[in-house]
Amino acid sequence: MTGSNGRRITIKDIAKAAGVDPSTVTRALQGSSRVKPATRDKIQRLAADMGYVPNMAARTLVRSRSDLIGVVIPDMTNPFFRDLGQGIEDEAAKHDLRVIFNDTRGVESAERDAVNLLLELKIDGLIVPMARSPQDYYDSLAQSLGASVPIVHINRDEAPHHVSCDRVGGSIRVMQHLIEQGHRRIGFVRGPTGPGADPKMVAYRRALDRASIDYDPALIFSFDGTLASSVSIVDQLLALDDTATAVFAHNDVNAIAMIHALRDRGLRVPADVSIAGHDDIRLAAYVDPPLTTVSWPMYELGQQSVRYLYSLGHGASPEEPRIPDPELVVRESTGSPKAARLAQTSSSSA
Amino acid sequence: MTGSNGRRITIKDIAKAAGVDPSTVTRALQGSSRVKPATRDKIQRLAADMGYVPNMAARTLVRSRSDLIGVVIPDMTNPFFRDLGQGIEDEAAKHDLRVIFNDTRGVESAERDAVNLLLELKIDGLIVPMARSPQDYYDSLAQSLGASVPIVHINRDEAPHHVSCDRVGGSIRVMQHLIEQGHRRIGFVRGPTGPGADPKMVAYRRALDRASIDYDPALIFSFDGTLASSVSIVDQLLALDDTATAVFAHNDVNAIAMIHALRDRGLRVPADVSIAGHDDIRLAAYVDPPLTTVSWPMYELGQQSVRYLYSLGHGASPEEPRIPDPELVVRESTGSPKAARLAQTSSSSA
DNA sequence: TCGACAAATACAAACGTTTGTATTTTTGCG
DNA sequence: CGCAAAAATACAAACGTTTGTATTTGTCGA
Repeated sequence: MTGSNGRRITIKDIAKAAGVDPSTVTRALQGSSRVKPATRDKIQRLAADMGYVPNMAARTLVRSRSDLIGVVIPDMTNPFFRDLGQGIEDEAAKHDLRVIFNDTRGVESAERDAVNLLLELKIDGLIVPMARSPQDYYDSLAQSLGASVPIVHINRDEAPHHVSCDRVGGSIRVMQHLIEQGHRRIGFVRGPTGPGADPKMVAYRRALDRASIDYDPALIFSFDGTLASSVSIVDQLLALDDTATAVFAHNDVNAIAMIHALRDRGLRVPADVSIAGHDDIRLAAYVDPPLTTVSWPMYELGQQSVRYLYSLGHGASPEEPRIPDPELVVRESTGSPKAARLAQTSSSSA
Repeated sequence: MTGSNGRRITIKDIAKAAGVDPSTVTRALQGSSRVKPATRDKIQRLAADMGYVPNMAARTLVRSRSDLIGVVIPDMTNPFFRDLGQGIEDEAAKHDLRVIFNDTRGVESAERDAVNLLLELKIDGLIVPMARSPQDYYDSLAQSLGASVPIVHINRDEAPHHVSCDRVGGSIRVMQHLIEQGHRRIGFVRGPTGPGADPKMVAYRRALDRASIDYDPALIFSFDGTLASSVSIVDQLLALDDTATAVFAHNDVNAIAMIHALRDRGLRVPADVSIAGHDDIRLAAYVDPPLTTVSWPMYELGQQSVRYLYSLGHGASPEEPRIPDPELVVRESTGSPKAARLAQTSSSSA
């Protein structure tokens, strides 16, 4: 039984009901030691009974901070970002910060809209994982914002404040793994690239170099994010004269769709073609064949970005965060090309 | 080159720079016809140059609404909710509303935290798809909130305001499909159930009834959301004396993991066991075999929920929303059990 | 040139909270 | 019992916008 007419309960209502000044109510609700325990309890009970919901707008206005941090995520539905979000939330909770996520669906204009909304909400800090917009945009933002809203990027080394993991090492390990298995013709699927060099591409070429394998542009394919494009990549692949015996896919979803398309066309993985993914999504271990892939320390990246933000907001100079390395997860979607040739022989002789 | 010292630019700063009153600035920024076009342009240019970011806290405070709607989502990473979110955003944009999503990760307490945060932000309305918390909670919330923050549930018929689709029909069609193929022993995988009857379970039993097939509790399994549990379900299934020839899985992810486990144990899908999923996630068409599943009209549910919310907030009595029916999508993970027996025979004779 | 009326702008209060300071009440001690 | 110090509470200003009303400026026709 609370005040159920239009207006919402305010601190003043509670003050009136308790016969005290609004300032006392505020302090009681904050648990300040300046108010007598008995009064505090009475007020807190009253607030609960009356269904008081703090007006964050008023609070934010006067304190000029919101205890809110904003996160701009390119694609919420990408399981890849799940652990990131969890890491952010867990660490934020430790600092009494609350988190607002915004999905941009990888659209640059949506990214800016989201950033604007968050800034209008007067967030205390902004975390931007794998931004689409160019760094210039964020730079000018940071400049006009002054130091009031620190911005921490994830995996964008050129940003003034960033938390990053090794984006090349994991992919190099994938390539090395494939090369060790004996593959020489390895395809590479490029994703929709943001600004800057694609670290996977860097890794691809570096690994090839180290193994003294010639780079062949014919083996580079483009994934546009739709699963249909994965299928067409497979068709392009199979149309090649001297095709690849292994492919480093852009991510796990891309890899899964490619495996499907390959099978559809009568090829086996890894017997005929090895496929490696990236991201180590939850399903990766539960598809056929289970995916060889790379897992990134997303949870830690999330955690550290909040820590970094926090120290930035408190004038402390943040220590360089220590982020674990990406890991190569070898499962069954990759194998030796010898197996492929053997299998081919046996199947053709049958 | 904007004001790059700590304080952020306010309307007053712009007013001073333009030599006008703050109220004129507000009106100019709103594009009000009460201000002379020349002044308006000057002010708008000035605002842009100075890097003005509106203070939503102040704005919300005085207008006592935020043009923000909140959405509490059980699991952002579930692709199932992607279209929902898109539908909500698209429709919200039409009404000049902005959307804040909050992921609860299916945790009831997180759901309440999220709702609290949103209410403190003074959202103009709340959309709750597939809530975990009991309706009592939302009822008491609605009561203490008065009419100020309308709450629209998605797929919760017992809620005072809700937008729902048929949650039984699609599953019935799956079951009918399996039965038509000749299956008599059909397994069912129950998910982590919220409050109320599980509509899939209802569909399962009803379809069995209609086909005069006896209900056998031994064919009911429980999926806890982890993929590992999908594997153990398969083991339970295979341990049965008179096992199922088809299984209606809780969702596509569960189905994919089960297919993997079945193959791992030497069985083929659908030759030995048919598996049907639910949700029609993006990957469903791109795994092996492509999944027979049910797709729900998530986008429309999102759209309609915003429309409903909007009319609620404007005193209009919302018309009953028209939501399309769920669709059965037949792909290749289901087939006739005869094929299974044939395959078995041929393989045993080989 | 002077009203009258419209257009453009200025004024001022309000939103709900927080917080520094002032005031009142209580406590403890000589 | 009185007084100082401490504890508890009240007062008042401020945060940045919005918006109804008042005031100033400009325009037009007689």
